[in-house]
Amino acid sequence: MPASKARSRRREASGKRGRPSSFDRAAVVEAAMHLFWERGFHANSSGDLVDALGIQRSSFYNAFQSREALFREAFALYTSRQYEAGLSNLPAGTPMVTVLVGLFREKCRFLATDAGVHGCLFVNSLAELSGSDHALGEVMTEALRQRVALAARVIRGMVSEGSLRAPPDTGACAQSLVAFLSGLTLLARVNRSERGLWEVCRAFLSNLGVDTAAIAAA
Amino acid sequence: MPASKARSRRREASGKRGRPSSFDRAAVVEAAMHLFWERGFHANSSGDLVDALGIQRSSFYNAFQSREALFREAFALYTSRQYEAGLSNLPAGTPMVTVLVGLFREKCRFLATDAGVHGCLFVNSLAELSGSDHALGEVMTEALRQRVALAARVIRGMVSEGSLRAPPDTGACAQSLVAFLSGLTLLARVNRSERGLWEVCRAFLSNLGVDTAAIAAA
DNA sequence: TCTTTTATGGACAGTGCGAACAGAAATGCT
DNA sequence: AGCATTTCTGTTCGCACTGTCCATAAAAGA
Repeated sequence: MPASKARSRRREASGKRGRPSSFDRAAVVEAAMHLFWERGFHANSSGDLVDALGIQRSSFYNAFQSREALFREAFALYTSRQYEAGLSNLPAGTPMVTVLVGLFREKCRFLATDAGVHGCLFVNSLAELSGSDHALGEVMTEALRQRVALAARVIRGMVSEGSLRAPPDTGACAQSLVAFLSGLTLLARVNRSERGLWEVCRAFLSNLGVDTAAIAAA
Repeated sequence: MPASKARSRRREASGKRGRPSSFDRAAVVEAAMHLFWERGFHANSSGDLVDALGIQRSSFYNAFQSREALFREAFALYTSRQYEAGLSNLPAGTPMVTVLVGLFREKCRFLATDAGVHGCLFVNSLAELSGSDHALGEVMTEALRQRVALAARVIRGMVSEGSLRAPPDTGACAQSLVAFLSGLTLLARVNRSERGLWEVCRAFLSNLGVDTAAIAAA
């Protein structure tokens, strides 16, 4: 086969120039995300990462400039996988109560899975990093601000659709919602069942004034 | 003065046998508590501690067996200083509503002080350590269980004194209270004023069904 | 084939960690 | 007073981790 001879010694043409990576970058970020999730940022040394990810030390520093940069990527991946990330493009006309109750439901499911012993990467990292690492701490507090803003949007949506009586202070209400959800991920360390967590959420939601029928429908 | 001559070359008799410490142990634990509080457990290496505490490396390992043991002491000190610690011996007849609202008030004050940028040592450590350190993680989850138990006692007390209508599920209600308070310490990173935090608490408390007058009285 | 580009493997100096040990400083016994 | 005992201190050591550098390998392009 003279036509294929020229390429027979080469791998698939990737379009990229130099020596190809021996690992899948996305898979490494995914694995790193789980490591940070389970044990936190400071508890994962560069050596731990290099060992667990199965790549060489130099490749690590070549592919990601630093442990901090890898953490940023891993956190971005985590954020993109969160239920909240899907809220921007949900089917038009979805009632906000359904969205909110679905969010709580999903959190309970999420926290009760095996991985859930470790809670939520966002909450863990916010607690760990806002004191010890200025740059990453800022990333986490910014993410927290976005959550508060999102909660406020959801609450306003519920009020405008008539599924929630207007609270005296929407901002405070949104913040109490975020505080509760953040605390729930910590509570999951001693309340390990989806059902048990859901009872806690139900207590909060019914206090909030969410329609009992909407809660039961979840 | 021949009577005192025998002791004239000696320091104050301390009753303790060997060479006296060159530092104040309690002060060191206090300082360590603040370090752990501000930057977390893993971010404070033994070197950091030794430098900041102004003692020698060997003295550190002599006085406290390990960084972990020092953390346990520091955490115990922190716990003893918490508002919750005083609840066991408060004046008989104090209404539980007052206790609860006072707790929320105090938390807001506490979180809005300068030191409060770092939130709560307990919540931070729970998030950081339950994944990375098995022994200390157990300490933190146990502390969390105690908080839930305490919250349940307060709620039962309020119900029995008539200041709260009985919730459908006392345990779930207590857990939602703990979750909210835990989350509040994280929220304090973006809501930096005592007044702002109090608004959030007020939203939660009035949803809970606590008497508006009792809230306003705080 | 030769050059260019990118990833890899290994080595290196610098730093931190916790333990081990000898010496110092106190008490109590005789 | 002198000596034994106890406890803290200063130093040193081996080991692990950190981030960087460099020679080499493996690809694409000319």
